[in-house]
Amino acid sequence: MESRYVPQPVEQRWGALWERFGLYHSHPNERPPYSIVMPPPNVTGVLHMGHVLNNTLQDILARYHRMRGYNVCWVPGTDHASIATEAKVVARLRAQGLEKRQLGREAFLQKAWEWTEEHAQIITQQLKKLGISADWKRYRFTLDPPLYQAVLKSFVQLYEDGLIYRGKHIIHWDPVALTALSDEEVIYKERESTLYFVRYPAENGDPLVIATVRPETILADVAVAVHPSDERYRDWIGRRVRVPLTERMIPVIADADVDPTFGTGCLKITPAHDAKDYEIAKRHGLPFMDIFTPTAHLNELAGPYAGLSREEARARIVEDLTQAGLIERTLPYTHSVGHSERTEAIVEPRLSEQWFVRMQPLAKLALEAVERGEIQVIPERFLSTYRHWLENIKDWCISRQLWWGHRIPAWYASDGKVFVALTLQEAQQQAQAAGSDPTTLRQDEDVLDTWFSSWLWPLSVFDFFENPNNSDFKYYYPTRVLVTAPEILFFWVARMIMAGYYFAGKKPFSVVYLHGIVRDKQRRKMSKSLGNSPDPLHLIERYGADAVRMGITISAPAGNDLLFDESLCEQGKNFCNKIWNSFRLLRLWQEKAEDYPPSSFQSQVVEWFDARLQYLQREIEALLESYRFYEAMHTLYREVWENFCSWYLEALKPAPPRSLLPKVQAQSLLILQLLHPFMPFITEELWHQMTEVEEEKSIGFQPLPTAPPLTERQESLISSAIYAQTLITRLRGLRQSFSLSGAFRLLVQTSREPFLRSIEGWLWQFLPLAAIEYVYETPTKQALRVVHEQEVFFIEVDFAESHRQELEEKLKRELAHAEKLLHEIRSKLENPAFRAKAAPEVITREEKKHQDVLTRQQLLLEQLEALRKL
RNA sequence: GGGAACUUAGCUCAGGGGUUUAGAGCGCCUGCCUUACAAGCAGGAGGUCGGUGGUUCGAAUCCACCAGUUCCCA
Repeated sequence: MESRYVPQPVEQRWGALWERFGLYHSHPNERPPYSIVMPPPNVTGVLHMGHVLNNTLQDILARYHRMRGYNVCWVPGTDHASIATEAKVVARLRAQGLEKRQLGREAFLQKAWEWTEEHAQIITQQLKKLGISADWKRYRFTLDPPLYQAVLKSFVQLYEDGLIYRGKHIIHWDPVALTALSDEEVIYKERESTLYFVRYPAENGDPLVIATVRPETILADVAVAVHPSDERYRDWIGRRVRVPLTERMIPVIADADVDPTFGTGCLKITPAHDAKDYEIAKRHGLPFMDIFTPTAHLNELAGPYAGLSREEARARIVEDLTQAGLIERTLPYTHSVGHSERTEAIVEPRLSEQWFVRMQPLAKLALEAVERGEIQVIPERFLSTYRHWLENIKDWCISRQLWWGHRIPAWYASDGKVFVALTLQEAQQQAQAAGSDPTTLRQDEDVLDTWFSSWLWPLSVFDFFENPNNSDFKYYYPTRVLVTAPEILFFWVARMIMAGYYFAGKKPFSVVYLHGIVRDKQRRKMSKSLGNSPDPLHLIERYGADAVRMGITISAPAGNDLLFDESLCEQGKNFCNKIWNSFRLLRLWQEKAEDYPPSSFQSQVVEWFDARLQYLQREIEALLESYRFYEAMHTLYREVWENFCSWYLEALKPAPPRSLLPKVQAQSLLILQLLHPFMPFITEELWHQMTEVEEEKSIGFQPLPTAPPLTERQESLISSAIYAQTLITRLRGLRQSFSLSGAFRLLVQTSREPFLRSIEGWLWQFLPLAAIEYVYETPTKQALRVVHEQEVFFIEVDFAESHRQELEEKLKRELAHAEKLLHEIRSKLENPAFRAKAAPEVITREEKKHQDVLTRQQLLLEQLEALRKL
């Protein structure tokens, strides 16, 4: 064995073998299922650290439950990411001098498929390098024919059930991608802007002053509104004002929706370009005037300003208003502005005809499921935002003016009627029946929002829409747990819950586990666009997959964001090396094992370590059952490094006898098993080296039963080992601070000699002892001394005055601590309320503590006294 | 404007009503290439757990307010 762990060949070998043997392919059988659907990464690009975290956590669950006897099925896949991918493909074409519209729909889709294949390949490769145990034979892509069909079927069903409708609303318009967006795809950002106070000339008398941040929309004004109870403007209601820079006269109306505290209390109404104005205009029967083109340039209704962009128009209009003396004043003003999540363009509210999903009935399902506790959300605090969103939900705009995606199954006849059906043929039949001309049908040009396919994912990967009674669906659904980031709680998680209940009548998963967002050191979210995420493949090459997995797991407490730093991978790499070398030592022991009777200390530590492992096994089980990945990884790390390597293996040195080796080997195999979900490659490799079983076997399938609770004897083995270890550490520290070396005699003053004798083995093994002697009085010779719990330990040595003082200082510090503690305990014990109200076991514990600290205080005083006399 | 969280060692973070000096990793200091591992070993320094008040026999831990930071939603 190499003296350093080299991960690359090990990972390559086992990665290939796991795939060749199809180890992680699952079929329904008689064992209990444990299914997970992978949140499908977008095919827009390559994976970043967020995916590494997400998939590592899922893999830990998958591998752990496999060892626990479940039939684990983890379905991987990728998402077509309609708008994001289309934007990428358009950009790539543009770089080649090609325009989407010139190319035409079919040719464009061909390019998008090429893009997809390229990226899906990379993503799959990356996930495999990470060592995840997904069922690759079940890999799905959201545009694959069965999943495409699922989207169409669900659309038709919702339409027939009256939950999908086509309607004219103010929607968020992305003027770069040229499509509608849902509320969730709009990101609000604070922007420094200017509030303009504009004079609207009145028919007679003074002008009316109106504050606006968007003077360019003045041209689309159809009214001015004031609050009905606003005294300042009571007389204005019903009068008319002139739209500045035009000859149009518009009415002043009263509406309770106007905020009288904003600006001057007068609101200009541009119904085609603002959602609130739209509602007010509808109430008052006002006309709509749209002055923008789809690219957010001004159209012919803007007269001389036609052809200008929003920004140019604003500048020109402000200039013209100023020249006309119509600007009363301006104010710097910060407000939040909606940006497109994918293109970052400033979103334009636009009156437009789109397809919507009626959300209230669906939201009710999703809310009730969680309130009933049928679906558990971890960490729980996300429930309140979940609830808040569902209680204030608006209808979901699902149509997108794009080509890449599921095309809306709606056909329009020449008479304007719309027919929703799975196929053209069915639509024609409907048209026939409705008296429309079936030959004139033309399909809706638009595609559906990506999330309209994603929300079906747990259903569609098991072919629910093809055949709701298929055996996979019946066995694997509902899935066990969904592991994802809180940022898509609304986009995706809540909608999957709706879809699960609506279409299948059952929840899609029992648990939602939300992990943190991976950020860089400056707390910025890691993203492709910022380019601040290290390439996972580079990290894996440099540190090894197990190291990267460990690094990310150990920095990810539940639901909290984590600042990623490569030093975490370094820590993982060091840990792998530590594990590797500990097994190298075991190997060495096996190779030159000798037959001799084990010492009583050797037998003792073997039993002690059994107890530790049993405890560890129970702890890991409890931690993983409650999704505490970070704690589980951390516990393993410390147990392996400290107890296994630093104490246990050191205790067995120079080498245990042959008769103990099978036991030691069994213990180390258990360690590998417990580590395996977190670090699959190194554990597989070492397991095979130790057991020499065939390649087809995997540690990942070795049963890991629940360990029994610890016996009293085991508990006491553990606590006396801790006593011995802390004592050894203190004695080593004392010797080092006094620069002592070489063997020494240890004198022990104790009232519990049998206990001390029971741990003597530890002392002999870990300290260079010449002798251990029990004394019943403080030695009169010069000696270093340590008061440890109820005992005093002496190391006889001549020392200088400065050393005497140093020792005295040490003891005084300890005495001060003891006295402070004593004071605290006493004030408790002397408080009658404490005795009356505290739990009996707490009182007992405090009394014991009091006794112990009292003893220690006395011992410290004695030692200080003795030291003074020297 | 509405909601959620965070503030513990130099840095990044665990923990979470009583556990005999509050933990980890990294960093720092001291001594070691001791035959598994220098990607290592052995030791050490470093914290009145953001502030104020309250609940409680008892608060770093629960509650309120304040200050600072972050995220989500409109």
